[in-house]
Amino acid sequence: MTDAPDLESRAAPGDHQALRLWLRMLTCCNLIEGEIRNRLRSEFDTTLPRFDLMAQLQRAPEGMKMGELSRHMMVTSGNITGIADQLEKEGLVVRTKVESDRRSSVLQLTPVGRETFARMAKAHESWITGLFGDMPEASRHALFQALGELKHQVVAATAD
Amino acid sequence: MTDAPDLESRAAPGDHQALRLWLRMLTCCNLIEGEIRNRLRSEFDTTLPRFDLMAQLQRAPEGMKMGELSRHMMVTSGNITGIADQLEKEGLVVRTKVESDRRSSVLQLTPVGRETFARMAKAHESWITGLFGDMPEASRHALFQALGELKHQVVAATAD
DNA sequence: TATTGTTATACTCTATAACTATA
DNA sequence: TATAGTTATAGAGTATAACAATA
Repeated sequence: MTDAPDLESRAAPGDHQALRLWLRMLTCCNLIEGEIRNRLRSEFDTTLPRFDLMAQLQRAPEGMKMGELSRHMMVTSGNITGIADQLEKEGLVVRTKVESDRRSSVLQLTPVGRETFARMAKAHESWITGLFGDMPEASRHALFQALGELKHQVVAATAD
Repeated sequence: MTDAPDLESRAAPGDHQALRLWLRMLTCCNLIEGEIRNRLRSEFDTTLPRFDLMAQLQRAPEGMKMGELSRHMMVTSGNITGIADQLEKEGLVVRTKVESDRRSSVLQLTPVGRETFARMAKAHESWITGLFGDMPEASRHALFQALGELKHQVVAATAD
């Protein structure tokens, strides 16, 4: 496994455990993310950011403002505008002006958008289950817990 | 934590554990990777793929062929050519023709490249240690083990 | 003045495909 | 024919910065 032909092979014998851990994590994430991107493309002709945006909206039946989406998806608002434009052109989302603040608009899934997202989300979940599902429950639980601690730390360490 | 303003907020109440696990893992990875990219840029004016390529070469004092680098870094050979061109222009790596197969060339770090990489790798390791280091040793170990299982599975599941 | 969202633009990263020179 | 590497190109994904409308 140490000589596996992938990014983890970047680790050198003397490297510390934290570094090996990070390389393994990065390799795992890149493999899974690439697979998800490929399948979203080939089966639904869409991209991960578009899927993510629709997933955010699905949780918010009352809709979300562009700025909220920008913060949640951690990308700049110009990019949200671009993704929203595409999805709106395809009839999957709709913009509505906010009365109380006429600079803002709220984005919502259309009925077609909801139906489309439901199909994608079902497939997406089955892909993830297929990739993670054979891990023993105890391992998945341990992973979830450890990642929770890690996320906490990283957020704290990068909050400058 | 469930309402943290990040990608993990994509998870809906009814989502299965595997999906929540994946979203948490993706969020962690993206946070860390973004931080590493920013610091490589601001402190060393370089990028993650360039750093990765140099890291591969540092492990191989005898050098590596372009095709080997392509396989290990899991990108197409055209991209390796591009990164190698940049690094060669800066005097960090050098191409050498292989006598036994004149189609091939071998890439090696130059002395300057080795020295430069050593500085970057030291900083990089301290960043990673800073981000992961406060986790209890037991959690890091659990994470490393669980990711090993996961990687195994994902490689098997995506090897079509 | 500050904020929301848009527009314009540029850069990184990656893939595909046509090409060359060997094998 | 097949392979190693190069070149050209296109597209995703992202950031920065200038801008208009509104607060």
